Amino acid sequence: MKPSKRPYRLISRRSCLRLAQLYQEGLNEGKWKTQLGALSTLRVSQGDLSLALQLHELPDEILDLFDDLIGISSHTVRVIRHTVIHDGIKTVLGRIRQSGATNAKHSNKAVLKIVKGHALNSKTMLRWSGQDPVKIAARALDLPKNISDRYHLGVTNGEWASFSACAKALGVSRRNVSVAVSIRELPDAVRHLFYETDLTFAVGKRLLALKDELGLDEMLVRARCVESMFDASGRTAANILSELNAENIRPSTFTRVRIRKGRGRNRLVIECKDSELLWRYRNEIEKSITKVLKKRITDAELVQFLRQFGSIFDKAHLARLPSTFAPRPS
DNA sequence: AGACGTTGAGAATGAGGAAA
DNA sequence: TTTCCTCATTCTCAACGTCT
Repeated sequence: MKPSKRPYRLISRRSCLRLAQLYQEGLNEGKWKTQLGALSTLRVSQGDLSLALQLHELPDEILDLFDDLIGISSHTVRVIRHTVIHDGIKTVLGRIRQSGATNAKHSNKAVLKIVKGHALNSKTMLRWSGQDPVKIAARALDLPKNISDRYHLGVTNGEWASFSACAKALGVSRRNVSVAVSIRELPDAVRHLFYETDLTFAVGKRLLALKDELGLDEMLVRARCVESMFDASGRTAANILSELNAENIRPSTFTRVRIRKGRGRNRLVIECKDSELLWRYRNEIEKSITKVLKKRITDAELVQFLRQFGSIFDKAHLARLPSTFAPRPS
């Protein structure tokens, strides 16, 4: 450990390391022979001095986590000792290894979280995100997922141990960090209904409100019945939200849907009872119609293209084209 | 005497709800 | 989005009891 260059006044007189040093010096110089004899000089309670002297008994794997050994207080030693006694040293060391915390130095608070197993959550969330830490750190902090990943990365790296500290460091509002983490913790079945870029704060907040209102189980039941953005192109976040919200139409309104010709060659008219509802799905409907048209146009254009440039290419090569590309008999 | 555990008061800090 | 407020948690400091 490198010696501290801080002014003495910035070193808490509760510092276990400092207390242990002073106590040992006093012992060596014959100033006192017992802990009680040192209390008035060191200005600490007997309990704190006792804990301070136990600092060196903590395993190196734990001590190595601290960014600043001088900052370790009796409270910190006490919590660690209590956790080790309660959960077992094997469990605690296992948590440290699993959290991946050994690669970095951490604040007192962060170490307590790691020792108590609270930091494992961040490690898990980070693994689930499946992203390279370098990429996470480089991404713009716009989408909830990006902010959540960055938060968990910071917790794992020991950069911060709270939403507030993370928010301050990243220049993001504290509330956004907290909401982003909550959104990221929504079940996959719900999150995966949306393209990543469509799961914005606005959408995520409505999902969180829905989860509070319905409960997780009901939300999952509904999510299973909803088509995702991947299932059908053109679906909007608003469509999915309204379906999760069970703003369904009555079967009777749905029975009569007709498409007929409008005025001129360029118009089709869709008739139904609840046009407002169908209007919300215009994006999905348009995409579906475009898909149908595109298939026909692509076939025709490709055939024309092949005919036009057929002489340039080897005719045998053209003959090997799949039959689907063959012009339909007219 | 010393180690260890428990409890409690009060300050500091963090999180989340509500309103502007 | 920001600010204010409340509640919960963490931390410091102190006191006390039990056991060896």
